Amino acid sequence: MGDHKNVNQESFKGMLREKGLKVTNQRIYVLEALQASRKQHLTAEEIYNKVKADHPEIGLATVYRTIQVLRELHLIDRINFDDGSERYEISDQKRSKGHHHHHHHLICVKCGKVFEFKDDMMEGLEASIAQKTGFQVIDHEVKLYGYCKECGGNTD
Amino acid sequence: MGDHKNVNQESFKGMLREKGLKVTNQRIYVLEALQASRKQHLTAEEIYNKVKADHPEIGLATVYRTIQVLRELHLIDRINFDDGSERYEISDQKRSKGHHHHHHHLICVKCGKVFEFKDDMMEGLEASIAQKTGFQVIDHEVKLYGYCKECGGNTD
DNA sequence: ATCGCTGCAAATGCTTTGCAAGTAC
DNA sequence: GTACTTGCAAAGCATTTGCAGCGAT
Repeated sequence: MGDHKNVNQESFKGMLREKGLKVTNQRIYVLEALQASRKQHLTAEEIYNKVKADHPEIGLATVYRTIQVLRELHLIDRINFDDGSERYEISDQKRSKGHHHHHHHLICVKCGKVFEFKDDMMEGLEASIAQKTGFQVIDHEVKLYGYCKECGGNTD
Repeated sequence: MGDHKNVNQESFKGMLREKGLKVTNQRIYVLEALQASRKQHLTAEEIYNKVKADHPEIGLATVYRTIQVLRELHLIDRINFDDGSERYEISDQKRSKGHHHHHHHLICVKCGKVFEFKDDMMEGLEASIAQKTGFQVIDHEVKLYGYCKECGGNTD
């Protein structure tokens, strides 16, 4: 299977070494599990189970610690859908340094499904905020709640 | 002190009764504590401590249970600033039924202060999403991260 | 050989729940 | 009088941490 858009494993190793961290199988496995499930918003436990399928010796604590590392390297994003666990997904690759370009999440309040929506509109909002308040926005998180096409506005 | 914009206590009592819930002092106290701290994003524990100052007999569990009631009545919103606890604030009164009109939160990544920003721009985004994806948005949550005016773009 | 990393189990911290006594209606 | 509520303590659950052994460099 192609890893067309995924962060090159070699560059991941380089990032680890640059930070003085060691390249371990566990760290590779966790990144791979996340890359294999792009756009799936996995919990730590779900990542743990995916890795464990092939490498039963891994521990949940290691998954949590690896998640921290991947977040520091900006390789994954954390999202919270208020279902009791934090969830993680491979980060969108950004354009200009330091300015992330996330997608939005559309959360259906009826069926619970999560959809993604890519949009540039936030840039206008961020510019307007900078002008009005002097607050310099570098990142954002947008969650939209409503009814997906299938659940279409039914309120029952 | 004026409770100009606060939900009338009488209407709160009415809302409780309509749901078959009882009007208790504890519920009144919790709502009052939140109203007295508008725009302050209190944790359950902070609410508990505020109420306890005047009414030492209240229990933390009751605060948590009352928060659930207030959320069901849409009198408060929950926000999570990733500092380990959920936070709550008096809800913006909405315009059209069922369509909330929240403010956004600007979170300074340096000093941690949280600012509010009111904006109508989301409506355009929501319309655009409905058109493109068929997803009908009824609510949204926007968090913007960056540097506040005081911390002004310093990266150290 | 060093120092970081791992797995396990224990600990933590927020939130929820069971229960008997108390309170609103 | 009958539920619903409360306060307390205990439980629950996701996440973090201490530690001894293991592994990468």
